Amino acid sequence: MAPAVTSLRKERDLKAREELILDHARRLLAEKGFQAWNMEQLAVAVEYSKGTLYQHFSSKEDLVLAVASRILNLRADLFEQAASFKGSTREQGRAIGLASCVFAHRHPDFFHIEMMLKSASFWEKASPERKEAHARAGARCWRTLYNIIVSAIALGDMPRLPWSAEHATMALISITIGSHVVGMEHNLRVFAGIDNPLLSVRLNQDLVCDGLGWKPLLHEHNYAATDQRIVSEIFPDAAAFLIPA
Amino acid sequence: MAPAVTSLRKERDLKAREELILDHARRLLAEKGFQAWNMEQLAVAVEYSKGTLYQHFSSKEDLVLAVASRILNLRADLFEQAASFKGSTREQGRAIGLASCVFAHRHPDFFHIEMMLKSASFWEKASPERKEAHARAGARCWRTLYNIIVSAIALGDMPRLPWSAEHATMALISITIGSHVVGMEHNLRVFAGIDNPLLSVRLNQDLVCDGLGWKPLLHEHNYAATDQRIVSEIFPDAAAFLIPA
DNA sequence: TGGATTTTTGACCGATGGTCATTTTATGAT
DNA sequence: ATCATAAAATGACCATCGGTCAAAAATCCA
Repeated sequence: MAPAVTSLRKERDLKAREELILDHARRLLAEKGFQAWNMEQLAVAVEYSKGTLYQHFSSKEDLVLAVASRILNLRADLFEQAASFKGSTREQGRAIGLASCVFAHRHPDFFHIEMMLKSASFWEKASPERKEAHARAGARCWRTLYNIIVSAIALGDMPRLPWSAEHATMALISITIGSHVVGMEHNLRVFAGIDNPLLSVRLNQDLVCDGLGWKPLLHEHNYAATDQRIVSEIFPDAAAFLIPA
Repeated sequence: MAPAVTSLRKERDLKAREELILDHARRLLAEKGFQAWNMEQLAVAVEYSKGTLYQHFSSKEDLVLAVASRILNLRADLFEQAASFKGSTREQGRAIGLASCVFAHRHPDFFHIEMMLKSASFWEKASPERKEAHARAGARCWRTLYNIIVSAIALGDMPRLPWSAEHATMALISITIGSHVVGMEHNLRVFAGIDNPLLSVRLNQDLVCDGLGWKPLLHEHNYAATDQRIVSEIFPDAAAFLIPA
């Protein structure tokens, strides 16, 4: 029987190697997409053999899903930080909106990867553990926003009818994802004269919040000041692109 | 020199064969996604050889893009039909919203294909002509909605500030695409207790229209009656799922 | 130190997108 | 009808890549 201490070290080394693989895989995904690189190249990059890669991941798709989950957890981290903002429920919701922009700015490759995951074959080839991990990461994001909306309804900041808290959450997530997807479209951007897609994301979030009747409405409050506070208290290093000159 | 009459017939035959290929490719895409079928299988299905397929399409990606464009043009057709609805500008916008649901119901495979197109490598491997054709089809959808919103602003149905007609168009397209993408997510649907995703799409569209201040607002008008008219006048065969019992 | 166990490796396999020399078919003049 | 020429269809073939596994290397422990 092996001593516990060495087996612990092994586990740590294994974990570190997995991180190394994920780092390089992410870089390749960002640089080349999914098809334009192969497992052999990744093996060379991390200085292990192809066979070793397959001890960590059951398929190329499984590996990509792991990359996506890691980034999605960073998104959830940002959301949870944002949710700690002290202010009205709508201000907290706004903080999450800003968090989604900070995230998009820090991880511009994420949405491409996430779109890739919508393609059918990924979920067939990925291992159950990774699928579950990804669902957990997604649920973290969802829950953070959902909790704020439940508070908003409880406090009377948002009217009850005719949508449930779940519907309201889904609406805000939908406008955020949709705006990012549309903002990625190069044609549409030049066609619609949209130079800063992240600004559009925020504007669209405002529209939905107003549509939900989430008080105080856009015209009832100085949200530029709120933005200043959010940025300085939670995302100080993101001021440059969140607060336009 | 070949007589003009035979060359015309050839062109017609060629076009017919391309349609045949596209039909089968679409079926395979719907049944198996992108990876789980190959060009040889498609060749057998259409009873031509693989080489002949490559006289029509420069790559598998090019072929899939052509499938997507054909469906996207059907979407534009529906939008243009909807835009002919006689009523207030918001009612016309609503008709387009319903059209997007009719489309999603008739072509449930489209969004999977469209998500696939977001993956980088497609655009590198597709031919310039197909890329342009796809952009044109997308622009048709965009323009139809845009024109209505321009009218709405001109007529005073929608306030001017702080969004341009382009922004408003983008917001509505974003909520529509985003809602469909989120609605596709099986986890989220069970998590949020959303049984009918198309209903959520419409509700979310309403939220954005209200957020834009598009008159008459949801609570100022009986839109259930409008829906009845839209369905009976424009989408009579879609009544079953557009108007819940 | 040496034998047992675990881990790593890369040659190898099957499948697939894409090519192109060869074969087949269509055409039109005689 | 026949034939020469041009056009089109074909499928054998190639290179590539995801994934496997027997052999080699490294590690461990008595």
